[in-house]
Amino acid sequence: MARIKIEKNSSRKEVIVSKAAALFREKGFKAASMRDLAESVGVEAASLYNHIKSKTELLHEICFGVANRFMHKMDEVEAGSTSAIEKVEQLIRFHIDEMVNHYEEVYVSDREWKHLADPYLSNFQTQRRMYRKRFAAIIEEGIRNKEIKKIDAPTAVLILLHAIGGIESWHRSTQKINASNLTDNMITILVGGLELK
Amino acid sequence: MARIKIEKNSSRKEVIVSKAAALFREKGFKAASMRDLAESVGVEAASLYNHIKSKTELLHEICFGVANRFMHKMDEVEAGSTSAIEKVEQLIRFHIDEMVNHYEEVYVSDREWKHLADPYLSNFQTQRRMYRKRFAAIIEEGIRNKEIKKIDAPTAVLILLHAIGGIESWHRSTQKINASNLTDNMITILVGGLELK
DNA sequence: AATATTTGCTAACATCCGTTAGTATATTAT
DNA sequence: ATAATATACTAACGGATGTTAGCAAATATT
Repeated sequence: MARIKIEKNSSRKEVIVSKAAALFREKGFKAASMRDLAESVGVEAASLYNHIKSKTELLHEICFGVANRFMHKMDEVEAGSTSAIEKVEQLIRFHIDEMVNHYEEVYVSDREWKHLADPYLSNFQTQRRMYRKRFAAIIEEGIRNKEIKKIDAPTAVLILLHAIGGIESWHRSTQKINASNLTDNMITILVGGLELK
Repeated sequence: MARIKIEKNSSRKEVIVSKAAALFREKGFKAASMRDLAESVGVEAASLYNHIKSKTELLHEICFGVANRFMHKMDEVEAGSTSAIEKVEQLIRFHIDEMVNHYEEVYVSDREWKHLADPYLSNFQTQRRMYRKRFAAIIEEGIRNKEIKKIDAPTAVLILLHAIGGIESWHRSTQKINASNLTDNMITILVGGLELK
């Protein structure tokens, strides 16, 4: 009887969630089976249910874990007394950092949230919509202050967020430049594209 | 017994593929069942198999249809005698146009190709890799000609392609700006971010 | 009109899925 | 050491899935 090994400061449930994130990223939520997950954890499928309620709960944990981190960062950035363009840069850097260091969770939260069930689904969608609105508001502030080009702010947000999602490909690429170079390149292109000089 | 209605110049198979694209976009390939598809086509599930070989074949059709269009455009752009930055702009415009006018297929090809089965899977991945290499080569040419900022070309390609993928959100948004405005905004940000002035 | 072909239907299959029940074993608390 | 709890196992369930077989109706061809 092989128990799930746990590291310091982490429950068995957290181990399962983490393995689930990797699996959902690789195969997609629907295509990843509980039996797959069990194998990756090193246990029989039924045993997982001593630690979790359902497969969907795993997706909740992943998606809201990520969403909460972004929301807190947004609170922090908004509260700061920096220019709009600096705020944008802070957010982009955070996104890249999250994508680099919590790759699996962020990726899954981005692409698999559709499979959440209500009320989590609507909750998640609302949070996502709010985040984008707040991001767009910062860009609009930048436009008013003549720091940023006159563009459609919601469109700019879409571009930024999805561009960052592209790190997914970088992450799995064989010849990757290092993370700090990657960040600099992205900032150059994205902030450079927004900035009014 | 209600037959599948066909428009001029389209087979019944094409109708099915088109409905499949819409369904795969909405639910994801794995979550969309053949019974779902049958209902959307207006027929029983088994009847679909008079026109197609398998569910996966539908995904082949969608993914390679899209991939071929992009490859042909790349041939055309490469052959033209324009500056590198103009080539980049042509490609971006084509991507946006494809995303706006063939939304479902492009979206599915982008996000669901994982579920292709070999040998189609490796074939598709190779095509995708080649396309990006050719795109990156154009950017590198632009850097040599001092049209484009000194950035990592593969990273720039990732950003561009994923940024365009963001049109997905625009497409379903309720308050969308019109397609031509969208394109202009994207060109401003993306080409503006690359250009060395 | 007769025949051949295409397209649809119902029924059923084998397989996989998430999950539960019941039980055995390992760990922790007393 | 004993009791209590946490964790794992085997077995099985009901339901969904992709697909096939066999047959009926619609359409196309002669």
